[in-house]
Amino acid sequence: MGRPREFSEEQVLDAALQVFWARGFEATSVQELVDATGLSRASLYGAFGDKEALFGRVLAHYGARAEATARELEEAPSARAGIERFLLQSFERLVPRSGPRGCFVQLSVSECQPARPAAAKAAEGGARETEQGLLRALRRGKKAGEFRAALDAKATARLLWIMLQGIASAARAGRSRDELREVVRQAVRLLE
Amino acid sequence: MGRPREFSEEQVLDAALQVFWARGFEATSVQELVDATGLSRASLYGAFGDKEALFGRVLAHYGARAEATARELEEAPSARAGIERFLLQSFERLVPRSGPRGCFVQLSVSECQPARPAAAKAAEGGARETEQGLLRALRRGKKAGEFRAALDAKATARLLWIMLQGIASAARAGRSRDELREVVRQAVRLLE
DNA sequence: GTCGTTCCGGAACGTTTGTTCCAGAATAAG
DNA sequence: CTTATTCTGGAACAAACGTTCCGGAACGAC
Repeated sequence: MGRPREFSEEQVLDAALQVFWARGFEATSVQELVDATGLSRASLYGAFGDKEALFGRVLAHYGARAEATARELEEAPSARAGIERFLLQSFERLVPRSGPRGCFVQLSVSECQPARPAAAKAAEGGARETEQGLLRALRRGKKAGEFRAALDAKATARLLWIMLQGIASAARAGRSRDELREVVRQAVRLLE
Repeated sequence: MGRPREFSEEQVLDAALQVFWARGFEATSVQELVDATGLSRASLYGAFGDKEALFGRVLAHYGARAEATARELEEAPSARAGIERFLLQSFERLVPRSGPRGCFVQLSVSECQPARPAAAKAAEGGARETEQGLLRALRRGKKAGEFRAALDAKATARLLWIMLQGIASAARAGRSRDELREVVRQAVRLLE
């Protein structure tokens, strides 16, 4: 009942993501969000609450995509293939040919860590989960004899995760696709 | 001639660094800078220009410290020892027992990259230089037979640098010292 | 058609922002 | 001492901020 919405929540979140990603939370003004989404101020506030709440929704929206990538880890035929596929997909996500580079969650945590613990908490959870996924895949592969017996699964999972963080940061800083692609190749080699 | 200053530039830059580091450029208000430094608004503007110029000075002030760490690379007796020392000192700088964690330059670039190219440029230069230092040390060590002949110096320098970036990001996100210390240990192992 | 509800565009709110101005205080040079 | 110069504290500025409010418009239920 009542007048129906003229916008799709998902499209609005996508548009808002672009702005927040490019400029950060603090530097983004509500006016920019209005321009990017095409909504009026009243509609934005009515549908999502204030700026910080909208930011939280955008963060979750982005996180869902990242988690989809992580799920590839479980579904591949072999653990090694799953990990390689995950690393490559992460690379494409972090260093796309066009569009904003880096990891939106990493950016948000860096910016909001001390001042806005709410956003930071949500992000940390996602990070832990992805690393746990890597760990499970490594253990699975080790049991199946895909990796050398001496491989320290826990430490390797952490290392790979840290490397992805580094790639994300370097991508944001403007490093070239080719250079970062090389880093991924080296990461894969660590498993041998 | 004229009335002498009642403050030390270095102390002011240190105080401003703490604030900018904790809250980021955009979220830091001039009022907070006034409170943290103890200066009046007029003195701040008179001595450093506007907020962005002060930020640039703070960035340079921090960068000078980071470059001092990188210089350890050249001065050690052996290349391997220099690199290990550099990695350990970087770790202490990125994940101190107390004080703000992470890399201030990384934070600034992440936040300012698309909008304020001036700050970003300066930071990228420093990054390149540090990686070049690592590369020189690796080549030196390779010539001296400290590393295996098959070691790809260029790729390894890049990898180590990316790992430091990852450690910095994880430190900011709240990862524990012990976990990150382990990552450094693994990085050192890569050289074997 | 009528009512109740929801949504839309835009004006308006008070606050906070970065920055500048001004009068007074403090020192070095002549 | 006088003068010129620079620094300091606080008031004052316009602009931009996030948020709220209001009249009108659009739809579902009856």
